[in-house]
Amino acid sequence: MPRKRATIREVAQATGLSPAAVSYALRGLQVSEETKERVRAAAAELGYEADPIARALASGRTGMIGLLCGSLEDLWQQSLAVGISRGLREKDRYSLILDAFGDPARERAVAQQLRDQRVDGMIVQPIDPAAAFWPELCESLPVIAVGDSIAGTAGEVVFDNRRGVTLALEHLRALGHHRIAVLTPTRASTPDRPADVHVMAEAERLGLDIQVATSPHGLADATAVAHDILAAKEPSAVFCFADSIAYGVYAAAQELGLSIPGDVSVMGYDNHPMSGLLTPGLTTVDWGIDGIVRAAVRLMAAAADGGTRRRHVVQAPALRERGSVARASALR
Amino acid sequence: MPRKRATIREVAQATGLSPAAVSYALRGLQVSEETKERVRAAAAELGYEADPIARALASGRTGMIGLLCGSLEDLWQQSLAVGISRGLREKDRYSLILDAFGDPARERAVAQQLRDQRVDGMIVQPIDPAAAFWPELCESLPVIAVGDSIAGTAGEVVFDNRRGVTLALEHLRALGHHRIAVLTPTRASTPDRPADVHVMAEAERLGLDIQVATSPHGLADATAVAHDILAAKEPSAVFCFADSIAYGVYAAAQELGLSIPGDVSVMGYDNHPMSGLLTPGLTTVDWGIDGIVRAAVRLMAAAADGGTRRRHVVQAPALRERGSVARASALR
DNA sequence: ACGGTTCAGTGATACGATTCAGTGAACCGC
DNA sequence: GCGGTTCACTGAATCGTATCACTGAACCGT
Repeated sequence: MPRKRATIREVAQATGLSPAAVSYALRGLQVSEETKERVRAAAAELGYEADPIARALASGRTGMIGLLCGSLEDLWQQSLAVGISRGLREKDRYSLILDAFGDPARERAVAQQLRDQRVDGMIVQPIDPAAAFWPELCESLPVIAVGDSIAGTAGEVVFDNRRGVTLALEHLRALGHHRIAVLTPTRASTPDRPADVHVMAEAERLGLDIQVATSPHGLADATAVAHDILAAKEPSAVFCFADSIAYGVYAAAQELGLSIPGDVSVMGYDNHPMSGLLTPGLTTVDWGIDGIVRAAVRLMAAAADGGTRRRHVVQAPALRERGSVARASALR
Repeated sequence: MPRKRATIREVAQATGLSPAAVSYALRGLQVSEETKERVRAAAAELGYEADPIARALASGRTGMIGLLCGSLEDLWQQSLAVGISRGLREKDRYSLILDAFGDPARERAVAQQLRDQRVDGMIVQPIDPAAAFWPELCESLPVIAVGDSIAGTAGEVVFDNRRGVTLALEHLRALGHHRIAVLTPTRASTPDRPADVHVMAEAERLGLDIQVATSPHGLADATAVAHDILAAKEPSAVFCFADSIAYGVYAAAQELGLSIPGDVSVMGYDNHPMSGLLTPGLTTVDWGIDGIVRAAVRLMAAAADGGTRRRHVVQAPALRERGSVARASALR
C-alpha cells in the first residue's frame, strides 16, 4: 500500500507510449497484443491501478451499484442488503449501501446522492412507490425495484403483498381470530402504503375487527409499542408487518406474563432466519429471501450490462406455520 | 431531480463572478457576506450543488467515512455497522460500508479500495490486527479500530477480550463444566486471533478440556457445524465466540432433541438483541453495543475534524446471565 | 501503382470542481 | 501622503483519467 500512487502518465513514460494508449491498453482496446503486454508489465512494475475517482469523473461510470434500503433498522432488510451486496460482489461489482431511515423525503435525497456518486445502477426498496422522482431517476440509470413496483424501472422483483396479506389474515380468521391488532412499520409521512391498503381491504372482506398501530423496527421500541397494545387493547392476535416488530411482541408478552399463543397469537411477515428459533416459532409469511437476492442481483447485472429487456419477477409468498398462532380462545 | 446538473461555471456566469469565487462563497470562505448571499441565491435558483466526484478529485476529500467490517454475515456486526452508519449520519457524514468476508487478504484489498475512494477516515474491525499494511494506511488517513488494537490508529475502541473470555470460561467452570467445545468464527488463513489465544491460555489456567472448531456465521452453516459437534463430541457445554454461532447451536440442539441447558449448556459472545428473546435466553458476554457505536462515532468525528489527540477506549465486558448455562450434570 | 480500408497510436480536450499565487482597491496609522 | 495590510476577487494550474478526432503506415485486391 504505497504512499503515493503511480499515475497513468508515469506508465506512459515508462513504456514510451502516450497516456491514451495506456488507457486503451489496460482496458483491452484498440492496441496490439504486444503493446498490451508491455503496458501490463510496466503497470504491474509501478503498481499502477486506475484511480476510481478520476475514472468516474472522466467516464461517468464507477462500477458501483447503489443499494437504497427502506430502513436498515429492520433485521430482514439488513439480511437483504448484506445478501445483495454479497451477490453483487460475486459478480465483481461493489455496492454502496445507503439507508433512507423509512423517510420518503430522505429516500429522494439519498437517491439523488447515489446518482451523484455515479453509481452504474441502483437497487431500491421503495418506501414511496408513487413518488414523482422515480421515472426521472430511471431514465438516467438502470433501476431495479425490490418489493413494490415503481414506474420506469429496468426490472423489478415485486412481492405479491396482496396475496401475502390474504394468506396471513385468512389463516388468523380460520383459527377464529376476529379482533386483531396490526402493527405496521413507522414511516415518516407516507400514509398509504400499498401493503397497508391491502390489509384494510382484506380485513373488510373477511369481516375482521382490526386496529392498526405503527411501530419502529428496533427491538426496544417495538417492545414498548407492543406492550401498550397488548395491555390496553387485548386483541386475540397481533399481525406484525415485519418479523422484527413481532420480536417486540414476544418481548412484551414476556414482560406482561402472557403466553404465546395461549393468551395471544402472533403472526409475522418476512420470515427472518431467527423466526424459526424462537419459542414458539413465529408463524410468518415467507418471501424466500435467497430467491429475492438472486433475482435482484441477476436483474441488476443484466440491466447494467446493457440488457434492454425489462424483466418483471413476482415473488410469491408462502405461509410458514410454526407455533405462534393458535385457535382463538373464547376467553378474550 | 434534473437530468443535467448545473456546473459551477454556470453559477459563476449567472452572478458575474469567477468560478473560484463561487467555490469559496458556497463554502463560506474569503468572500463578503453580500456576495455569499448572491451566490447562494443563484445556486438555489439553478439547483446547483457541487459534484462530489469532481470535488473529490480536486480536493482529495469526500466527506465519507469508510466502514470496513470483518464479516457482515455476523448479525452482531450487522447491527454494529448499521448503528455506526446511523451515528455518522447524525453527524452529517456518510459512510461507505464494505465487507471483508472474514478474509485477511480481502481485508487488505478492501482497505485499499476505501482509500482509493478518498474516504476521509476509516472505522475498521480488524481481522488480522498484525497485518503489515495497517501502519502505512494509518499514516495516510485517520483510522479508528474497533475490537482489536492495531498500530498507528488515530483512536481505538478495544474490547477487553481477555477479560471477556475469562468471564465466560470461569462461569462455565464454576458450574462444573470441564469438557467444553469452543466454536470460533471461520476465518480464511489467520490461525492466531488474539481472542483465540486467550481462550487457550484461560483453558490451560482453569484446567479445562476444550476442543476448538470453527464455524461460519450464517445460521444454516453454523447449525450444520454444531450438529456434528453435539452429536460426536458430547461436550457438556459449548462456548460460541459469536452469538450468531450460538444460534446455530440452538437449532442443532432442537434437531437432535437435546435440551438447553438440560443436555448441553450454551454460552455466547456479543449479546445480540435477539439473544434475550430465545428460550432459554442465551447467557452471553455483553459488550454494550450502544456504547461501542457512540465511542467509535465520537472518535472518528474527532479524528476527522483534525483532532490530533489519540484516544483509546477500552470496552469492558459484562456477563449477561440468562438461562442457557446450567450446572453440569454428572451424566455426560 | 493506386485508391481505399484497417490498425496502432497520438495530441488535445473534457470532466467539474479546488486551490495557489497574484492583483487592484480600500483602508490603516502616523 | 506614504508604506504596509487587509479584503474581495480573479486567472490559471491541477487532480488523473477517458475519449474524440486524427495521422501515418501497412496492407488489400486489382
